Amino acid sequence: MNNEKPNSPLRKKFTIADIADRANVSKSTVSRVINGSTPVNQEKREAVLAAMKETGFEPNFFAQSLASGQSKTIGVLTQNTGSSNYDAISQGILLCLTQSPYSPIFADGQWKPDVGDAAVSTLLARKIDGLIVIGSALLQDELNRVSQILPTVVVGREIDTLENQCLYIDNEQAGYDATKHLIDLGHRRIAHITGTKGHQDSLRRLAGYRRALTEANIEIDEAIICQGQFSDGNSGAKAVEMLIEKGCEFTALFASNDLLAFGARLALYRKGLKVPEDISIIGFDDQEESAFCTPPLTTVKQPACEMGRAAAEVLLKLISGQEYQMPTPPAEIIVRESTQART
Amino acid sequence: MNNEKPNSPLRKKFTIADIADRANVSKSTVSRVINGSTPVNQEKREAVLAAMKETGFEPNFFAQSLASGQSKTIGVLTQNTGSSNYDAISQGILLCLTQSPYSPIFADGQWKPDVGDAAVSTLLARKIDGLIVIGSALLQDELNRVSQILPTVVVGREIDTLENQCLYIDNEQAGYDATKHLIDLGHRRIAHITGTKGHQDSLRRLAGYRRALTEANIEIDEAIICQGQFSDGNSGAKAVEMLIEKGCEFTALFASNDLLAFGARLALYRKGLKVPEDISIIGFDDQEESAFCTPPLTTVKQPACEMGRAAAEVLLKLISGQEYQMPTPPAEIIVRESTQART
DNA sequence: TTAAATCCTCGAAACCTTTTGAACAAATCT
DNA sequence: AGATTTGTTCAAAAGGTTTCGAGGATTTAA
Repeated sequence: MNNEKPNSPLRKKFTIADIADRANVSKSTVSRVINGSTPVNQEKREAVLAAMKETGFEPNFFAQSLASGQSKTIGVLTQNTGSSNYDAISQGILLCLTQSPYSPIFADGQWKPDVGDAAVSTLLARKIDGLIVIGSALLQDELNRVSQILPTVVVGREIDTLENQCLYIDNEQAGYDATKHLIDLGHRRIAHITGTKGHQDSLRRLAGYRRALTEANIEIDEAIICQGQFSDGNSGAKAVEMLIEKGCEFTALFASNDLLAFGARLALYRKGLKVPEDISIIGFDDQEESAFCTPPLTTVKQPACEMGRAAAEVLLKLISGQEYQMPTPPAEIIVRESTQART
Repeated sequence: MNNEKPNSPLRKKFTIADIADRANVSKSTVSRVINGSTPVNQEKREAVLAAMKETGFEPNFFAQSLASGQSKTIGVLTQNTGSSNYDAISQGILLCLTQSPYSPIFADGQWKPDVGDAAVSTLLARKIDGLIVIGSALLQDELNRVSQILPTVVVGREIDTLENQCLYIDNEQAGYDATKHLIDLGHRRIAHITGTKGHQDSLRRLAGYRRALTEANIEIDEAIICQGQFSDGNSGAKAVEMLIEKGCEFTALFASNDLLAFGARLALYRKGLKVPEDISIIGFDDQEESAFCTPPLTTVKQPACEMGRAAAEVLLKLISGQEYQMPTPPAEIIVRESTQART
C-alpha cells in the first residue's frame, strides 16, 4: 500500500486533487478537512485523512498562501548590533513562534533609517502577516505608516503614536533604580557613562540617573557624565580614562550597559583602582558574561528573552484580532559584587 | 472573517494584467520584463517599466513562488544557545542574504535532534530553496537525507559524508595552537576545560591539546582535564574549584571557549590566584567581552561572522549551480594579557 | 537574387495548487 | 410537504510563469 518514498527527492508531489481522487471526494472537501473550516462527514474525513497519510501529502505552501492571502510568516526587523541584549530578544521571538504556525523571516536594519526602510520593503514584499521591530532607527513616520498597513509590534523602543504596540522596560525608572542603589550605598560622586548618543534607552537611563541624584540632593556634575556607545566597550574604557586623567573624583559608576561597564572596569584595572573597594560599578542588561566579571557585576537585568517572547505573543493576538494586554516587563537590579558601601 | 475595506493601504493592488493593459502588451511580456528571462523590445520594455513605476506595481510574491516553484527563501537552522559565537554566524548569514534576493527564515533546533527534525520539517514545508544548518544535534543520517532534497550547507560542524558542504575551522589544529602557545611560554602543567560532552568542537580541541602536549613530551595528566559545558560559564568555575581543591598543580589553563574561561578566571579570582602571574589562561572564540576581561583574555579567534557570510555565499552558488570553493576559515590566536611566560 | 533556414519577439493559453462562495442534494425538523 | 440544516460539488478566483507556435526580420544557401 504504502509504496511511496515520502522522503525521496524524486517523490511525486501529490496535490489535493490526488487526495480527492483517492478518497472519492472533491478537492473542496479535502481542503476543508485540512483547514477544519467547515464540518465534514466523519467517513469522508477519515477517507481523506487516510489518503493523506498514505501519500505523505503536504499541502503546497505557495498555493495556500496565494489562495488565502496569508503567508503565516512574520517579519522581524533586527539591528545588526551583535549586542547580546538584542540577540536575546530575537531568541525569545523565535521561541514563541516555534510553537505557532508562524515562522519568522529576518531582515536587518543596521541601525540606519534607510537600510531599515529597505528591509521593511523586502519584508512587505514577502507579504508577511505581521511585523516585529526590534529597536531600530526607523523614523517614527515610517513606523506609523507600516503599522497602518499590518499588525506591528515594537520591542525595546517606545513610539508615542503607537500606544499599546510597544514593549519596553521603564528605562528611566531603571536608570533611577541603578543610581539609587549606589546612593543608598553611600556614594555621592557617581559618574555615568551614557549609551549611544541620541538613543532612547541611553537618554532615559540618563534621565533616571539625574532624577535620582536630584532627589537625593546631590549636585549633578556634568563633568562626570561621559558619552559612551552601546556597542563599543572601548568607549567605556575611554570614558574612565578621561575621567581619571582630568582628575574627576568619583566613587561609583553607572554604565548604561554591561559592555560599557566591562570597558570601564578594565580601565580602572589599568589605573590600579579596585572594584568595588575604590570604585563601585553598576551596569545594565545583565548579559551572561556579567556574572563572571571579576568581581561579578552588579547590573540591571532586562528580561530580554521574555520580552521577545511577549512581543511575539502580542503580535499573534493582534493578527488574530484577539484582545491582548501589553505587558510591562520588569527591570530588576541584580546585586553582585561590583558595588559596595562607600568606605 | 469579514472582508470589509481593510484599513490597509488604500492603494488598489495592481496585477501584471493591469500593467499589460497600460503598456499595451501581453501578460507574458510584462513577466519577461520583470524577470529578464527573454529579451524584450526596447520600446515595449520601457512602456512596461513606465506602467510599473506609474502604478507602483509589485509582483505578488505568492503567485511568483507558486508559478516558478521557487520561494527565494533560505532556511536557517539555529541552535538556541545564546552563544555569542553562533549568534555571530547568524549575523553573517543575514548580512550576506541582505544583498541577495533571498531572505532567511529561521527555525530553532535547541540542540535536540527531535526538535531539529521538526524545525527542518517546518522549513521544508515552506519550500525553502536552500538550508543552512548551524552546528546542530541533527543526526548525520537526517542531514544526509535533507541535503539530498535541497542545497544544504553546514556551518560549524563537519559531516564526513557531506564533503564540500561543511564550513568549519580546524578545531584540532586550533586546540593544538592554543596549547602550543602555552607550552611555548614555558608551561608544562596545562589544565584543560573541555566543552560540552560529546560536542565535536570540544572533542577536537581536546585532541589538539593532547597532540601538542605529546609532541612536547609532556605527560598528559587526565586529572587536569575537566569536563565543561560550552553554554555554562559556571561549569568552568566549578572545574577550576575542583582542580584546586583536589590539589592539582597547574600553571596554565586552556578553556574550550571564552565563557568557560570567564568562569575559570572568576574561580581563580575567588581563590586568590592571579592571572597571568600565577595562572595563564587562554580561551576560544574571541567573543567581544573577552577584550575587556581583567586582564584581557588571550584566545583563539574564530571568524564566526565571516563564516556565516561565507556559508550563505556558498549556498547561493549551490542553488544557482555555480562553481564554488568552500573556504577554510582561519583560526587565529589573539594574544592579550591573560597569558605570560612561566615565571 | 531568391528561396529556405534561422532567429527574435511576443501573444495565447495552459499551468502552478489551494481556497471559497454559490448552488445543490440529502437528511432532519415542523 | 415545506422549511431548515448539513455536507458536498463545481467553478471561479488568486496572480504570476512558461511552453508553444506564429509572424516578421535576418541570415544562409543555392
